[in-house]
Amino acid sequence: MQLSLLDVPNPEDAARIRVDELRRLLEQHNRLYYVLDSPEISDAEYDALFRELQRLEDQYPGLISLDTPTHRVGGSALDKFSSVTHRLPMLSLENATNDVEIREFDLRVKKYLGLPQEELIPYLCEPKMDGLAVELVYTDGLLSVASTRGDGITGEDVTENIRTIRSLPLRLSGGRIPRLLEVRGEVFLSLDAFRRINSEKEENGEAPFVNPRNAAAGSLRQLDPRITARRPLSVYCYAPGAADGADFPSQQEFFAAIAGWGLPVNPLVRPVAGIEAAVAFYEEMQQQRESLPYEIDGTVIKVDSFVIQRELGEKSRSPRWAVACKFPPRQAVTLVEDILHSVGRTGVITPVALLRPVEISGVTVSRATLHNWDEIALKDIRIGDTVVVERAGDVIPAVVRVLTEKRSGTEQPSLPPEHCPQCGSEVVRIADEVAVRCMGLACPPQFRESIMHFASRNAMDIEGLGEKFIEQLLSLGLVSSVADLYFLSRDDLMKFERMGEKLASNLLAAIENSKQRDLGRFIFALGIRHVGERTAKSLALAFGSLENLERATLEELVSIRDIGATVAQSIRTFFDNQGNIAVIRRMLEAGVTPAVEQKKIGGRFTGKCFVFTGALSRFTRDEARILVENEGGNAVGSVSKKTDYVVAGEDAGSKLAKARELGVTVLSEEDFLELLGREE
DNA sequence: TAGCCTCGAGTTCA
DNA sequence: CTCGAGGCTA
Repeated sequence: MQLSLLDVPNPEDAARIRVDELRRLLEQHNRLYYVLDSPEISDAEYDALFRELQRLEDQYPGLISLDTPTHRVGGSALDKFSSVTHRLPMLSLENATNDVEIREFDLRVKKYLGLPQEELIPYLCEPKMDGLAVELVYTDGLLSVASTRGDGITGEDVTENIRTIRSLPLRLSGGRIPRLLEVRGEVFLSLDAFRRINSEKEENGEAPFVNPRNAAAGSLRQLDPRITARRPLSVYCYAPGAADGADFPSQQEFFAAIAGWGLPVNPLVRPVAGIEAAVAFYEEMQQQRESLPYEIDGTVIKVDSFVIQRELGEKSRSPRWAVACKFPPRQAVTLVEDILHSVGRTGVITPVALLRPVEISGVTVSRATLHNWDEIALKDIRIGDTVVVERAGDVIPAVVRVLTEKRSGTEQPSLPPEHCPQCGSEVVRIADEVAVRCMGLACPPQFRESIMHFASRNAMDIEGLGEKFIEQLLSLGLVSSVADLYFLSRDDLMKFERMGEKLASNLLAAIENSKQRDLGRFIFALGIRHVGERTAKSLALAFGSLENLERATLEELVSIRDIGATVAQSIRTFFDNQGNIAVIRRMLEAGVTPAVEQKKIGGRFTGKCFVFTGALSRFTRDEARILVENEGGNAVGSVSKKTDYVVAGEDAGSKLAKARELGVTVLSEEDFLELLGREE
């Protein structure tokens, strides 16, 4: 830049120019080093530039900006992570575990699109990194928020930690930077980095990480970013989230665009035509697996075109346009030392194999569920058998098969018990059901589990009332039904081991607090057979109060969506039991007020039952159902005496006829909308 | 009546 | 995560 003599250069302006230049240089060399793996300057030269920038920023704090490379490591530790809601949910992928299932995915895609079987769909194949999914938000080209996947809807804000990843640009480079760009990626640790961290840990006498995935997860969840900065994490980006100011026609072009902006993309991604080439990629990666510098647990196949992706859409939890192809899980061989019988909340007795401890991909496994006795018989698992064990989905241990050639003849088959191992009651196997049940009404483990269920997070959410306390409540005989929880005194609690004033107050407060839970949670907490979280919620919605539910007839119950004869009968049986009614009464007397969810109050359709039939033009069937449910009614599939309204579209057939026959009010779509919006 | 899809229930280890 | 079972739909 040429300065005229008339310009009196203000030193801060000069510094600003140099600072901008230094930042650009540092980012550029970072990228050459970490992403392209072809450094153009020495480490010493890089350090010199870095220190010069630091010096200038110290001198002129006004020049410090969000994207400065000297601030990759934020100042101080956090107390906890705040949560971030993803603009678009981060879905998980459906799994295929072999080439047959991969081909089935391809057939499903073509069937859904109405394409002939021989069509070659353009796919994009990627290695599936074994790490953690994150979402990065770039606002006007600046990395503003980074969050973990969490439950797919809401994750944790790990921005400070993500900023320490050197291969990730804090500011996008190149042209046509969108106003908003969300990219999803996988954060991982290279095998090199993993080994280095573990040898350091061992030198310090700390326990090493089990595998690179755990090490990456542990590093990313550090509250102090200075610790994360010492763990050389990496990231590969693979999918778009929301975007404003950018539109990508295909996955392939998305990769090209983000790579152009400096975001790291796995160089092994490959566009292919047709499923056979995708299967070949999967097999190739399996071969290469051991020689890659990082862990992968499979490959991902995506329909390349975003237009076709949108056409295929999503099922509830996963898109139809992608599949995760998992490599066969790593297995181990061990001995079945014993088979135990465990009793669950509903009385179902489950056989559990006690295994000689064995390590599978870094984790020591010592138990595995055998599900039921059909499964045992099918695989012919006996006590003393040598078996192959794997971790299903790399988490839950499962016995795959018996090595019969290792049998000595002394192995003992395991039979379902005739009496409950815990309470001695008779054990029943209901016809056509696989499960074996203890029918004991006062079976201790069943009772213990039902209290655990009652207090659990998704039910009454009584914080602090865990396994240990419940054990003590029971052994001290303080509780003989869940209602007794609401009559506990401070003195009662003080009888517990390791219970101080503070803990007792907290627990009492938590119990008191739980009296306000909404009706759905309360119904769920009761533990009625076949009534889980979801069903409990729709019951609360449909009946609006405990009294209404208690009085509901089988017919009324069956008219609710997703409730059939079995579930209805189970609910009726529960409320016909005088013991159950007495327990509920006692809870209500204690001040438990299962409130109806806010939006249901004053719902116009409370307790009303709708049937939609014919071709609807103003809304889809699903939208209509939501409209009705938001007003406290339900929408069902078939017309019965319980139906209050039938909403008929074009060409309504037998349901309309039946409605007329039963004298049910028939509405047009317009009538329905009017009814919906009328009173107010 | 078969073949989805969704829900419920049980479960592992650190 | 996985299995079984219940409910709905073609």
